[in-house]
Amino acid sequence: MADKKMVEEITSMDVDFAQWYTDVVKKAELIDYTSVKGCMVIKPAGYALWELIQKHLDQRFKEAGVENVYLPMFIPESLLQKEKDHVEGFAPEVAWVTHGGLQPLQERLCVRPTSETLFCDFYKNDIHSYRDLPRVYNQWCSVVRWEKETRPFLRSREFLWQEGHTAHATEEEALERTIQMLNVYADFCEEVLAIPVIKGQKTDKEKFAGAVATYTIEALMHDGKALQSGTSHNFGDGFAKAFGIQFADKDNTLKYVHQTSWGLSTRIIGAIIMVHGDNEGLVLPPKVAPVQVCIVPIQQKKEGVLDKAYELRDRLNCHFRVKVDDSDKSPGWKFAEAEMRGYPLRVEIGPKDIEAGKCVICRRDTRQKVEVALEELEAKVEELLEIMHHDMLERARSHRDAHTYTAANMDEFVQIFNEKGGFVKAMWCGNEECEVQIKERLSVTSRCIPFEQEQIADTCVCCGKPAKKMVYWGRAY
RNA sequence: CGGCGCGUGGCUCAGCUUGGUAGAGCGCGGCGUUCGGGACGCCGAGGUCGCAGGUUCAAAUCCUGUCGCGCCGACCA
Repeated sequence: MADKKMVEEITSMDVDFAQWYTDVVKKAELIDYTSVKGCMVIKPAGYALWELIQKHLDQRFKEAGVENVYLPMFIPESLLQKEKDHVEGFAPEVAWVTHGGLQPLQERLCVRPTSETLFCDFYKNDIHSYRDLPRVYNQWCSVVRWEKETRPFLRSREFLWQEGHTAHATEEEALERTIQMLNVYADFCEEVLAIPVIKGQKTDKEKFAGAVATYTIEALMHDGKALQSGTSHNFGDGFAKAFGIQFADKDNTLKYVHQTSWGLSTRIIGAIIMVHGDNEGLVLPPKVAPVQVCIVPIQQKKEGVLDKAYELRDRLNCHFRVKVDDSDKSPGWKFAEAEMRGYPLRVEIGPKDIEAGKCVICRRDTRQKVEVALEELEAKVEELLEIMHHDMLERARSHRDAHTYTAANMDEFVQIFNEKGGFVKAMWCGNEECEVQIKERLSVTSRCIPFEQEQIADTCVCCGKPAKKMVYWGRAY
């Protein structure tokens, strides 16, 4: 009966991965749907996760010299129009404000889908001299893109993110910053979220509208699909010329600034779910888990049990995020609940333990239980959280490596995507036509041209002409 | 924007074919017994059946329209 019920709660990954994802998102109480399609309520469990992601990432930004600002959410249509590629890229999915109260507006306002144009408009007046450079600003905000197809975290019409926008005196400095921030994202993903990523450059077809070059970190989900998990763009002086952002350099000549932008969104929560989750529910990386240790009292009405549970909580509270589940539910219910919500460690404490001066700790990722003497609790919790992070990262890395293939020709390429999915490393001639063909035939896209290149073959996997680069290919979210 | 599906207590749904007193399970509140992997008993609260028209003595049910949500495709973080 118990087992049957659990099976009904969360659809198995192997049966229907999309349904599993939706079930986990709902059962772990990360979000709720609302009456507006593609707009979600991020509930306490989900928002606490985002806050911890923000905290860790923002700290890394500060160490990289980033300052936070806030710009408006409205962009006048004329401003959006200034950079041609940019407006063509975003126009199909912007939401427009046409009225203020009952009065039609003279010029309609778009709700920001991204803020390049606003930053440019601001920098135009803010930057006059080389002494004003560089500008390394970031904002935490929400943006709106009127997507047709929506999914919680992965593709919503409004989503939370941070967008960094920088302006530099030289091309070299801008490029350096682009790569620096990409590395911040990659390190953050591995060191904090336990998600291994591939770093590389987007092809021209896949790059950001208006960018000279887009760099990306790509992660592989449990179902073998890829997720672009963060991007960093080098704009060169394209936006500067479109917006007229000039400064007087040391030699007293007017020069255009070179710009970058980089972003990471709540989509990364989707990555956490799909990289680490299992059939019991969410598995949260210890460093961003809103609850790292959940204490479950057994026979909590017996004298002294709850007191002991609170005492352990108070001890652990100094170093970890802890909660006691002192609800009226049965222990079994609490175990399942803690697993669904992805709490990294669960401490079980009952009369037998108290008498023996110990407790039981259960790891979420492996569900292994160990008995621990109460006096060693803090040390053991710290050790287990550390090990869990390490193991989760290694498990995700092995999964990714085991689902990364090489294809020397189109037959191999097609066979892998028909039978397995995952990442495929294959050579590319550099021609967009080949990307289009591959996409039409297999709905596979180029994920990135990785920084770490290998020579898989001499010819393009698609057309057979001489190859220029090795590319990671995959089906993507 | 195309395809599919769905709107009935908080949730999941039954009821609709063949019109006639609005149901179940879970959840929720109270009391009691339980407690080491989703416990159980008793009592109780809770619904303008998405919305608008129409047909009818009578509509959750039939007809027309409309709005919304979910999933799958084309486009995107």
